[in-house]
Amino acid sequence: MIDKEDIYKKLKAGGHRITRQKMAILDILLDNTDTMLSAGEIRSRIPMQMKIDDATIYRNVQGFADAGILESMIDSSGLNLYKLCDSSPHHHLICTECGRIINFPCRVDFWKPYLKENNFIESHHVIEIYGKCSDCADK
Amino acid sequence: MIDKEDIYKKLKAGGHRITRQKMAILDILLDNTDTMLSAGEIRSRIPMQMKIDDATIYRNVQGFADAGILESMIDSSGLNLYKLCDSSPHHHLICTECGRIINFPCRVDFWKPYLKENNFIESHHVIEIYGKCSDCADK
DNA sequence: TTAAATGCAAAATATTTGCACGTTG
DNA sequence: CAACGTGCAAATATTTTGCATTTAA
Repeated sequence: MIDKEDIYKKLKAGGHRITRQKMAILDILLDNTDTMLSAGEIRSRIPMQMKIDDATIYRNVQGFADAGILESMIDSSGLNLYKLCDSSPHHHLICTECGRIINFPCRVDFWKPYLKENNFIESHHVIEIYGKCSDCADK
Repeated sequence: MIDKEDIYKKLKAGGHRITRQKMAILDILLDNTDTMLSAGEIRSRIPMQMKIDDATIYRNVQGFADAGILESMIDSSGLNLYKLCDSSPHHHLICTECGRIINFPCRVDFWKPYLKENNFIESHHVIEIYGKCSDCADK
């Protein structure tokens, strides 16, 4: 789905250098495109021979977000979570058991009337539905 | 709109004792029903002759949330924010300039089809629209 | 009076920053 | 080689916790 070379291209376009550390973090994100990971979860997935400093992880996920290659959210305990961007605008069904993320398309018209009614100028929105995915509901 | 005695009643029903500290925090929340406040913002609004420990503020807002008298969210920088509950299910237009919150009614049918499609069992949802309110847009 | 609440101090957690050194382009 | 990135250590910031003392009911 998501092309590694595309990502590298976007990063270079944004003035980023491709380092061993960034490649490792990207590999982890590419392996987890349907879950959002915290900095700590990224760290724990780094091959143990390879050491990457926490500060480097934090700096890089922020850099990636600035470059527009990943989306972020904050979970209910205040942790920052990240995953690679998809191309089309969408929202998330988030499984509270296994963390799986299922996308569904964005439908902006739902709240548009309320924007007009209140003369409110939207900059962005957050729509997340929490619950159990089919796999976890079965158990 | 929101009745103080109702709140006290709910708190007592939940086994809470009414203390000087809780009353002060509730007064602040009652004065700010259209903004969400962080623990720090609550602290800064406490009359200066009255000292309330940070730990007490944190314990109380959590207790209030457990008792169902306030709703909470986490802002984009990871801070916990709180405001007294309204009665009817709704979502928020959140002004990023002044912090004002405008409610608009919940319409669940928008994402229902995607729940069915994915056999997803919803427990709760978060819908927030960010931007500028009419007052702040004028400036 | 007694269970719950508070203040204080210390701990836990997540994230950020300064700086010297290493590495990429 | 020059700019950017990294590791390390220390600093922030928010929130949580243990415990002795106070207080509401």
